[in-house]
Amino acid sequence: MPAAKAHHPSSGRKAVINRDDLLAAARELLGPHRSVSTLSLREVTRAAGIAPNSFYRHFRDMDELAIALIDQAGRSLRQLIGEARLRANGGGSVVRVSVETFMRQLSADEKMLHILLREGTGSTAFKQAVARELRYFEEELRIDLIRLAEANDTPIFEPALTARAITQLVFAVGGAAIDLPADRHAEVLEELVVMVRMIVEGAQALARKPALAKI
Amino acid sequence: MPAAKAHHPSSGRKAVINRDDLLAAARELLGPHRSVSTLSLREVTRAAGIAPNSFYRHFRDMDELAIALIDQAGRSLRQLIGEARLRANGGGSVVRVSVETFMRQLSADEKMLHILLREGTGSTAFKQAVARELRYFEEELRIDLIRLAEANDTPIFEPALTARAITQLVFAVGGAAIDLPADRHAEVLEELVVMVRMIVEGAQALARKPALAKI
DNA sequence: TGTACATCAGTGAACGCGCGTTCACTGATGTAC
DNA sequence: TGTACATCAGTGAACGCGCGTTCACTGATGTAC
Repeated sequence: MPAAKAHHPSSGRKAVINRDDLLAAARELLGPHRSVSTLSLREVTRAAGIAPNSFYRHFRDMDELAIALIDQAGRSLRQLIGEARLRANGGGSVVRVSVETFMRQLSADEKMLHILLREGTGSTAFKQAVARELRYFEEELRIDLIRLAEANDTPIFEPALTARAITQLVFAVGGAAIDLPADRHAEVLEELVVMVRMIVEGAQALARKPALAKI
Repeated sequence: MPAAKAHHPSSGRKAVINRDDLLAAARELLGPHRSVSTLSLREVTRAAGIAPNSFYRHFRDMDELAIALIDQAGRSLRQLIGEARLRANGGGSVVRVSVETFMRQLSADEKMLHILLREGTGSTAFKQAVARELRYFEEELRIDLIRLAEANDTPIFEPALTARAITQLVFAVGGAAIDLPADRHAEVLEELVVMVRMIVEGAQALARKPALAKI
């Protein structure tokens, strides 16, 4: 999705800056202590090196930029994990590789994960945008779980629900880990892998049980 | 913890408003679309019916008020769930009752849960305050899990990790449900109960297995 | 009981600041001829 | 190739706004005598 603002690309003054440059400038400003919803229009244009009012040549307002940022983050994170999954296809430990890829993004420069993790707050539009991305992850994971169940001939209880539990858990624990120094990420990774194993084991156990255990 | 500002309670003009009144006024302003960190000092004093500068008689700044709010929310939520747990002691289904109590708070007026769910973002101090409250929940849950394991004579794998997984999952899924209309909360409750069961079943399964399953 | 006094919660006015947004503009570029 | 013109990305100046914070103040209250 490059630029989107069609107008006429035919004529006029040549653009020295475009939507992607502004998105990149905004991303630069993010960090463990700055979320998208706290960025101001003037900050972003300052970072991009243009006048504040020039912003309107590219986006209607900051909300539009924020949603573009969330979409971009979700898309690129899903692509990374998709690639990791393919690479793991021979190895077997798909979940581990996915969670590893996820955790690695915590300390990555691109801050894609930060964007998704931080915008649970903010306007309804932001939250919906993040929720949409999470649903994509859930759906891909659900398909993985079904494939896994068939391959191992060990049925799984409610794959959709299981996928949701795993997605929510990974994002929650990952979000908490964002404030930890990078050298503790390996620790959190191991814990997450065990947690995900618990859910998968539990989903298999419930598939076997005729009635649910009383807790 | 009533008031805290000791000074001399002996003399001076009688206070027409106190810390708790300001906290209550701030809580009134919260909702599905307003988090503590987006409240302004002037808004809170307006809601409380005092002049902006009078705020400083009670709190150093808005951060201090926000942290007081988070503490209050965590404390009152833990008390509610603690009471629910006691009531359930005869019935058996401790986890269900706890999750029910949690979900009921989503639609409660006091907005205690909203406060804890929304401040994952915000300053480091806010996040630490929320993380501290979550740790209390984890600890209480861990003790419950150990007691449950002993009562049923079914050992559980790493109770601390299990407690953390459950806490994180319940807060994540609960946080997502905050934007849903109240009549869908029952649905989410059932899903959450199944998810928690998966984790408990999985933790029991892993306790039985000598080596971890390859996922 | 009456009076002088110290305390201090709450106030009104003012400040400087960064913000989002508007306006009329400039001038580099591509197009038509 | 040269010239007139339309396009439109980027600009400088200005606006009104709500914000956090400060200052010197007021006046109700409790205490000392």
